Amino acid sequence: MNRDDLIPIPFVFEEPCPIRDVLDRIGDQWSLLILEVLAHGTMRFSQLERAIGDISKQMLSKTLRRLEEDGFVRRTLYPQVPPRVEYQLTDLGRSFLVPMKNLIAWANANHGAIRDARGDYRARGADR
Amino acid sequence: MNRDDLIPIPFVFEEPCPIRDVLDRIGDQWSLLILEVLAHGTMRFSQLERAIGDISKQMLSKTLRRLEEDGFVRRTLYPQVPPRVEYQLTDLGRSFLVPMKNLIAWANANHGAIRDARGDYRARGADR
DNA sequence: CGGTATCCAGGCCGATACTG
DNA sequence: CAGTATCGGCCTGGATACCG
Repeated sequence: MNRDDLIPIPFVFEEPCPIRDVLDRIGDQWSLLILEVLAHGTMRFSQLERAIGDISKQMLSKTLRRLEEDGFVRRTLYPQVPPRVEYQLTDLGRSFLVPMKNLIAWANANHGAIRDARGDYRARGADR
Repeated sequence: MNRDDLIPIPFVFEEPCPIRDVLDRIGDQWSLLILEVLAHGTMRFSQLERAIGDISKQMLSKTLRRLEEDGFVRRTLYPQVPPRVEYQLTDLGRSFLVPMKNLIAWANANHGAIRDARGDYRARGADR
């Protein structure tokens, strides 16, 4: 066995790995978008639906429940007829958006470079 | 929470949205893990395979090609028999890991809170 | 050694219909 | 209003076999 094989095992191998656990949630189609919208304040189900525009009720419901389950969002039911349900970020949800903002800033700053890289990749592929 | 903590929505609706574009890559099963491992230095295909342990050749190959396509990783082929291929982070890949480390730190710090929230959620669910 | 081709299972997600 | 139930397409990712 070569020395090169003795790679120090990074924390991403922890069981369960925290960052992978987190990415499994916000890496999906809608979670980040919903957290972003909720950063503006408390909103009702139908408000979220309209604010996002192209999300189905099912995915909005499922995603909100997962975010609630993980403690990012608090759901408040007012037992009226018709029912009124409000969603708001928890402290955990708000604190998550702090490091996330850095990543978003990076993405905005480097999106052009990524798109250029894709163009280069395809151009090189055309040579083959 | 004061007004300045509020994050403006607009950029998540950009077409195409940079952060969603980025998350589509590193939000998958293996990308972040591979970037982490490559942060330790240049590695060959089979080294990556052994370092990660439970990744299939297919997924390692696919993921590396996507990372290469997006400019996070550089692939170097040495035309020998048997072939030798080395992978290393590009400047873009390394710069990505900077904001990513903040998010990882958050995940590590708050993983307990998330797991607690899941426990609470299930406990409340048992009442229903 | 460093991949690709093929098959397959499971989950994500949209569309639609229905409900308290 | 705020969901749930059901169906179905698509994509991800695992296992395996094959190849230069």
